[in-house]
Amino acid sequence: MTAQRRAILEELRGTDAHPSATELYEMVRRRLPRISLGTVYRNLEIMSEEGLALKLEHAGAECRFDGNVAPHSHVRCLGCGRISDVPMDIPRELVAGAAKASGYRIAGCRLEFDGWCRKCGRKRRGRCGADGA
Amino acid sequence: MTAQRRAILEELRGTDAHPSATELYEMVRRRLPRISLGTVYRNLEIMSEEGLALKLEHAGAECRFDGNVAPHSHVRCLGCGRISDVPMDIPRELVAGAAKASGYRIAGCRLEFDGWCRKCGRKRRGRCGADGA
DNA sequence: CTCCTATTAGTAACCATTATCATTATTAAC
DNA sequence: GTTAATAATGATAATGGTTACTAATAGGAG
Ligand SMILES: [Mn+2]
Ligand SMILES: [Mn+2]
Ligand SMILES: [Zn+2]
Ligand SMILES: [Zn+2]
Repeated sequence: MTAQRRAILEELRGTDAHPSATELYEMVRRRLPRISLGTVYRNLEIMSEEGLALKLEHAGAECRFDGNVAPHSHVRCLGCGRISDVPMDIPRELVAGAAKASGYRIAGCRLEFDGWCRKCGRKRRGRCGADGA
Repeated sequence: MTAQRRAILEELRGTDAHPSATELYEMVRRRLPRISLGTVYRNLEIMSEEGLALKLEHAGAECRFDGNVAPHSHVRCLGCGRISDVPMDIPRELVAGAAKASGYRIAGCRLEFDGWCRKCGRKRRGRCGADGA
């Protein structure tokens, strides 16, 4: 394992912010100023194949990465873009229902939420007062 | 409503293949050979804002569009990339659970499945015989 | 018809991600 | 430790889906 890969993994494990490749690049650059963005992408790809990291291909946005490889879902804030964990199991019968309804053999599934984080929700209520303070 | 927009919407409503912008462009081009790809993108964007079409920003792939605006989920075949409908409701208590677990006010959610369509599943079983003929 | 505004076709720009490749680091063998 | 084989790196170019720009066109109100 190279110094670059180790640094990327350590930075990834040291945050719960689900950074993008570019953000991780900036983080690692503080330690290894000569690392290149391509190296970050390459190693994130390798580590997500090896199960050391999770590649979050959340719909309609750049990829983000997660050092927490336990299965869990995510919410994205519609205000600030932050992605937070949703520690929640997807009911088995939901997957079974999808298999039955579609005729596919289901191999995996993702549950993605959009919403408003506490900070953005507060700002929003303050601004329009429309949704039951 | 321009001829271009009408043609795009009609083509979209005439298929359940969830075409990409480029695929739709090829379809519409048979009727309006001088239409441009930019026009297709622009009108799909407008129509999805107006609720006439659905923009599917499926994780890690190009956008696809859906003329069926009723809420439903999708499966993507890991073999051929086809996207099929999964007529299924997302249980309310799942959303409530996510709100509680994350602290976000949930505004929407997507359930995406990956799997093997009947055709690709058959080919796959034929090739390796590993998963219960 | 004439003016006005919206829309179009064509093309350039954008930006996240991948590919390429000469150089450099790591590993294994001696 | 030296050497040879192999793998990874940094720098940069290429890719591909999407958006932005702009001059030309279409079409509706008066
Ligand atoms: Mn996470
Ligand atoms: Mn559909
Ligand atoms: Zn927020
Ligand atoms: Zn298939």
